[in-house]
Amino acid sequence: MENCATIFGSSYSPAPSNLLVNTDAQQAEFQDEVSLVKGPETDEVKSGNKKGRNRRRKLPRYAFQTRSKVDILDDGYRWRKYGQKSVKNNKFPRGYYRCTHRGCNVKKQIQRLFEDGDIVVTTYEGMHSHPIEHSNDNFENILSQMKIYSGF
DNA sequence: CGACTTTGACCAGCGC
DNA sequence: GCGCTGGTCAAAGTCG
Repeated sequence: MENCATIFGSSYSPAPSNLLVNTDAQQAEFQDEVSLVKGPETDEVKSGNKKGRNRRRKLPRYAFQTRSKVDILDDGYRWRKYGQKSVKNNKFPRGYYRCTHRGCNVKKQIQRLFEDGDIVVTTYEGMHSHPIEHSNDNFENILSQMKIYSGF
């Protein structure tokens, strides 16, 4: 196990013992306004009837920093990639993933820090409302703690 | 054959 | 008003 993560989120309290020991990358550039609007599916807001692309979501987002060589962190859920973009501040492309579970609209973004290619920033959006498919000790633990933090 | 990835295009929000 | 940027869709391709 060589994954060390740091949680950034809405109400970030001191971390418990068995979780998150990251010392290398303490400065994340995540100043995201975490709006705690608890909406299970706030995606029915289609202002433009083109293709339903504009889903104004107000879901809370939680950013992890993970020290890992690989981008794809198997946290026990099944993710399907639905997009990839190059962002301006970062020379690495950012990947967009979505949970493939039926009715689960949880999304996540995978992005590397442009300073440290080893550091992967994982931004979760929304909360899973279903059990984990593959039991993975480490990340299951992290996600559990994440739910505690966010109050869900 | 089904599930997933890739990739370009499209769209809305925001700043200038 | 215009252009840039981020986020999403969908068709085609790939893999197990």
